[in-house]
Amino acid sequence: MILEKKKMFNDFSASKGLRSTRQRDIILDIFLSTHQHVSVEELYLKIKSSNPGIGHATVYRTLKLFTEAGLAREILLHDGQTRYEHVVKGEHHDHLVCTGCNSIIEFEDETIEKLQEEVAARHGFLIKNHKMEIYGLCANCRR
Amino acid sequence: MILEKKKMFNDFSASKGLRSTRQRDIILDIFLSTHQHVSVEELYLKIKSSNPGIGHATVYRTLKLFTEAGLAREILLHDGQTRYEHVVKGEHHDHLVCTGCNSIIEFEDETIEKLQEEVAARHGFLIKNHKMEIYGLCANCRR
DNA sequence: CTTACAACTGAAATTGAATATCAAAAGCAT
DNA sequence: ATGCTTTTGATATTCAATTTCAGTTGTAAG
Repeated sequence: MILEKKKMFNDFSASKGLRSTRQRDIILDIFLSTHQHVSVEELYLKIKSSNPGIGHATVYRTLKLFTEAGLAREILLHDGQTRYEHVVKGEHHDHLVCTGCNSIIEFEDETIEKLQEEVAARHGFLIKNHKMEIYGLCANCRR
Repeated sequence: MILEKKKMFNDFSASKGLRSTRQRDIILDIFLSTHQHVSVEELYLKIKSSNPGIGHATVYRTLKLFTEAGLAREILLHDGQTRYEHVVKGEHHDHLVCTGCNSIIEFEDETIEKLQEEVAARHGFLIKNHKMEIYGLCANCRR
């Protein structure tokens, strides 16, 4: 699966005439090794610890490339930190965000996805992607 | 409906021991007179034109209060501008966001809402609110 | 009505994420 | 190796949003 993603990025790079660089390889490796929903800062620090040379801007730029390449997705929560999650082909999940402890639970619901398609069709709308976040309290924080 | 919202805010203010000020009244009036999805900047300018004295910070602060009071809701799109939409009690709508022309189409779907409740229940999660945005191309931009 | 005090405001400063700039470095086709 | 172009990273910049703080205003009590 990791190899598959690397291939995805190589293909994307080739199709866009982008070059293969040490930095992008490292950032991709580390991104793929992180949990879901890494904030840019978090990823940057992780990268920095093993590769002090890599700059802030490069991490931002590269994450945008990953997004374009279809292997990451930007998610905006309400804390002013942009996060990136891993895109798994043919799979989409949404989020339960706990406002108590900031934990994120993922879920998938095919019926919801289908209904979204229907709504879009009704408006002549062509879906590129979507996101859904449900805010509230997780089981732990309810007590 | 406008009166109802003003009452909501008065009740909220009273319960929180907040004071009633000229600025808050004005900002509420103008907020209620705007279309859905006003960006803070847009609202600020509108306010400024009839009430030059009112400051940036006050608009931000007051919109946060409206959100707490339950009559506005923050929405984050991907353009770095926080927007506020009007909350209508007992009604929830979601958004089709056109990446071509930035227009926003609202929709409601009760079945989706129900499914969300089910998902949440399955995880022992207590829903406070949620948002769903579907990105893509509107009927116009598809041509 | 006055007083007293806490809440509120607004100008300005500050923060912090994200982007732009640009000279130096590194890929890559020839 | 050469020459051209992309990429990088330090730095500066941008811009939304928040904080600060002295002055103002609402309001409850006297």
